[in-house]
Amino acid sequence: MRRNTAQRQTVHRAVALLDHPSAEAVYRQVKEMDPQIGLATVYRNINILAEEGQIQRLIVPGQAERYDADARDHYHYLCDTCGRIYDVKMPYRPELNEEFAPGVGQNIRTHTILFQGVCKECRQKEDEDGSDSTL
Amino acid sequence: MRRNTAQRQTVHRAVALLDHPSAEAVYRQVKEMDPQIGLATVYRNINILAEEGQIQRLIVPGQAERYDADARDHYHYLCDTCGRIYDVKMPYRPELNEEFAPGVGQNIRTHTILFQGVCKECRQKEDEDGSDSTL
DNA sequence: ATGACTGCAAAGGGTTTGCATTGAA
DNA sequence: TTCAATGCAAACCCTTTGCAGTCAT
Repeated sequence: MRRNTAQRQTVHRAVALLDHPSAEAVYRQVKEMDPQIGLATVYRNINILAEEGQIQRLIVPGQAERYDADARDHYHYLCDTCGRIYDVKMPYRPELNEEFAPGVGQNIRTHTILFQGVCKECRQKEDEDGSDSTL
Repeated sequence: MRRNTAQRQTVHRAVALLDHPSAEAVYRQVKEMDPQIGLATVYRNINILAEEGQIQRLIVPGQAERYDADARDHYHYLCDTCGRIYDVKMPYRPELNEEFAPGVGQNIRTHTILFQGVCKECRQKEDEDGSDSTL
């Protein structure tokens, strides 16, 4: 029987409070809410919450795993420059699963899409840096 | 100036020979072709080949990175049970990039799709195990 | 002769695990 | 009372790095 401890609730709230945080970021947030809490507890609870489908685990190239308090299926965008993750408004397309399943006779439970590029904010910074460049 | 060493060629051939191998698997294969080679050399060359676009790096949940000698854009399917990665025949859809870009004003360089489920082979094994179950 | 590359071993980042203890049911 | 959960430290896995030596150009 699972125990729904104060720590677990705190971890869940911390994930919801932050924007696609890493475990480390969750830990920092959680520490402010409950300085007693340990890193292992954060990891353990993140894993339990993900397993229960209450949060979503995102894996991104070259970085620690990130978490998303919005557990509904949706797509993500990763900025190649700042590493930030954005939610993509494009609606989830369950039909993509059927579209490829028949051919291979495979069973598809889900799919994820990760878009990548340089986000608006980073491109603006680049522009500024460009015009400011008075070598 | 890059040197295109024997080791680099061996690593490239090993990746091509195997089916979405991990670095560890590449290392084992490479060892058979050239027992002298070191693990760090495999990692360094994998990174160089990926950087040059000659192979593709795949990241999958809960596993080491995998590599694909087919560097062309295509989608992948990960079996939740055996962890094997399959190429998906569904053609790449560059239009997905435009489809979401206008709304957010984001710049999209590329996207990846990872399908997940239990592969045909694993489902057959499950069936066999099921019918054999004579508790 | 140069400097990119190598092999080795050690270090690094991120995550999990063992253990004695605590606390929710 | 019980056993899931905690906090801590150590262990773990995967990957990168420092270094002295090597080899292609």
